[in-house]
Amino acid sequence: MEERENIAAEFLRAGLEGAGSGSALTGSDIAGLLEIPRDSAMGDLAFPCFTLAGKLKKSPAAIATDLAASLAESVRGNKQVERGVAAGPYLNIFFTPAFRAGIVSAILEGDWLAPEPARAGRVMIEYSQPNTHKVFHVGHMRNVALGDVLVRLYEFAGREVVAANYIGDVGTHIAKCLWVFTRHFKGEAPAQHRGEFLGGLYKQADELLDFTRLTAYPHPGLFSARVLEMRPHPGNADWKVLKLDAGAKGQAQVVCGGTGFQTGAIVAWAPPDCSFLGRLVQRVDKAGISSEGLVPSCKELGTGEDRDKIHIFPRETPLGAEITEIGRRPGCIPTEQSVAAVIRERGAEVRAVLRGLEAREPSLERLWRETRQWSLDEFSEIYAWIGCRFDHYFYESEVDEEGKRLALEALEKGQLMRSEGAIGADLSTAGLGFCMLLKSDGTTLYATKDLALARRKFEKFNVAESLYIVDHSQSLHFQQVFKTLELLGFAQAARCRHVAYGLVNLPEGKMSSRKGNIIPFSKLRAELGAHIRREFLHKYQGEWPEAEIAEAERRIAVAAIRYGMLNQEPIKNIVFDMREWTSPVGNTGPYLLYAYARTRSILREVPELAGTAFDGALLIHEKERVVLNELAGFRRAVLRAVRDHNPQVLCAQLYELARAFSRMYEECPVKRAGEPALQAARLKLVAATGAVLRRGLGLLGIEVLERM
RNA sequence: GCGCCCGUAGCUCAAUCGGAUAGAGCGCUUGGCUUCGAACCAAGAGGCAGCAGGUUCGAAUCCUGCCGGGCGCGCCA
Repeated sequence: MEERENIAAEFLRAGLEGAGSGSALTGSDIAGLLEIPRDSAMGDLAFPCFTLAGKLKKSPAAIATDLAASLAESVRGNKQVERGVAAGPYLNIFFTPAFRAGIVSAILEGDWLAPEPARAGRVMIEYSQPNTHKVFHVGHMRNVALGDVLVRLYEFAGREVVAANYIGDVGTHIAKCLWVFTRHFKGEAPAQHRGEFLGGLYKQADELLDFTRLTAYPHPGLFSARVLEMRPHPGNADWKVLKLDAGAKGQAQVVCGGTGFQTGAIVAWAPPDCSFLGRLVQRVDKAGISSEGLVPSCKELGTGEDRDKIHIFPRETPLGAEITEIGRRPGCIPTEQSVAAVIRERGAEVRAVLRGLEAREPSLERLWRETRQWSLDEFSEIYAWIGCRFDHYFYESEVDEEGKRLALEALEKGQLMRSEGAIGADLSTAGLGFCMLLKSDGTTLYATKDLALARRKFEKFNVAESLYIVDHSQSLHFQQVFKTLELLGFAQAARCRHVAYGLVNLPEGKMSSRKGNIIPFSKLRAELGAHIRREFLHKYQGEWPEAEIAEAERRIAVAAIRYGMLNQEPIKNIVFDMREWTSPVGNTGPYLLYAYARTRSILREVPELAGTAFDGALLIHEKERVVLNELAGFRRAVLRAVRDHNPQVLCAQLYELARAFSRMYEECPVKRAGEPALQAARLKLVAATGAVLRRGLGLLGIEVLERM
């Protein structure tokens, strides 16, 4: 039924010829220009005459008028096109009712809802990527909704899809979690929701390790010092050479590139051999002048966003005092303990766990495996609930070594460079800076593993196209990874795409573990379920089997979540408002389920009339015409949603169809249609509407209900 | 400071890869159930499209500059 456009185009081409402008445009040119009129009453398709105006040296309106006159002839006896009407610069086409209604048979009896013919090129869609030992919450649901729908859409487009997950099962977050579990947690792990339990531990670890709760300046080993002298640096106009007085800690000469301070100011001083921001501060020669440590900026100290401005302490600050104590927050830890000591101790404990994990220390390895499985079990439960699919699971733990080797090999080939002790790709010519792949201690980073993972996708899975469904904050990361892949000689890099999406916020603002307003999956499911039972299913208690009620509850909940997550452009932030998303009124998942249920209800109510053939020519009511056109627009919408990686397009199409159906429902009764032939025709139209709603919702990952 | 993204009705969002009078939902006002499901439908009010330029027959859409917000920017993932 794409033939609608083709038939209209051919008809128009003939009309142009009749008007003496035959060679102006080809049939396919015209088909490409055809639009759907703003107002359905204006026609079934619209041909804008603007582009012809230049070629024919006539005004668009004049062309439309001439075209209409020419078409008046060819319309006679035409089985498909009823008339062409000039409306300003547009020539609007009306199909014959029989042809327009042909879509119904195509849907019900043909393969109009079937996927596109198979196309070569396997595509991998990587999505979800949860971290074990962390809470899986509503925010993560957007990713799942988007990833899963893209899997379904790509398959509709005729592609072979490998749906992939990539589990974050290594890294410091796990060390933190297990640190709390082994050192601070007293009691038994629960029997239920053990993944979320681990997430809670992780959150607790984050709090224990959030040293800004203990002090305003959570950097042990730094001292307050007064700037005694400030001279320009002979080798670099942007630098200054400072002479610092750190009281009992002595004096030092430091080269500094920062701004916003003067002689006499009290600043922080990181002396040589102390550890600052995870790195050893060294005594360096900056262009021939020795610098004994450094003076951190506001950004480095965490007191501001400015990367150049130097943080200044109040006048009365004693010199040579450890800054952790200067900023000490009373009441957090016993006064006899020094903040710096606590920071060092906790940090050392976590690092010990991390080293133990990396060294595969048997007891830790066992604990890691066991707890990891708790999370994985919970993920499986979530995926089963929402109904998404994965064909393959990757784990960070399995690409770590591979990533390291890949980086070292690339270094040998001269594709990477060393910088400040680290190894990475120089992407500055592409405006992407430096992509670090191996830290100075030789360990890998996220990007390193992504390179190894990409290679696996290319070589083991032979994918021609690779999609990464990851939130928008990772845009730079993926630009760097793809560019580095290119640098390493992977031509497939050109077919890698980052599908970015925005955050999920709550009506009361952002989600953050600090505010404690994160909605974990178990809570989401429970609240959603209770709400839906109360609002939708309460009245069927006792009437329907409990199993049906439970399944309806799940489907409505999934419809609300999936539709809410998808009914907006992916790149934009969205607000998760449970009341709004579950509303039976308005542009929501439940409304669409309801519309479908009503189509089923009619089909149950009105028996099929045996022996009455479908006569589409009877469907001439304006409301019926609109429904037919919405049905006809379905495929185009699906294919556009795939092309743009934007399921919202499909949501909008389905919503318009549901609305058109509701409007038709008011004025075009099936049961009391009068004529049996009309009743039969309407019945088929209702059936076709239901079929498209079911198919479209299915592509969104939403399962319909026969009654609700 | 640099880069990416987003600014459309009171709120949440659309607008067919530059086209007709910028449209929906929510909320608000009003009307419609002895009728296939009123969980619906109909009508109304509500707009300086962030601001200022530019390109074009035509701009919410493309370009430039500002303003506002979000997110990033080598040893986290």
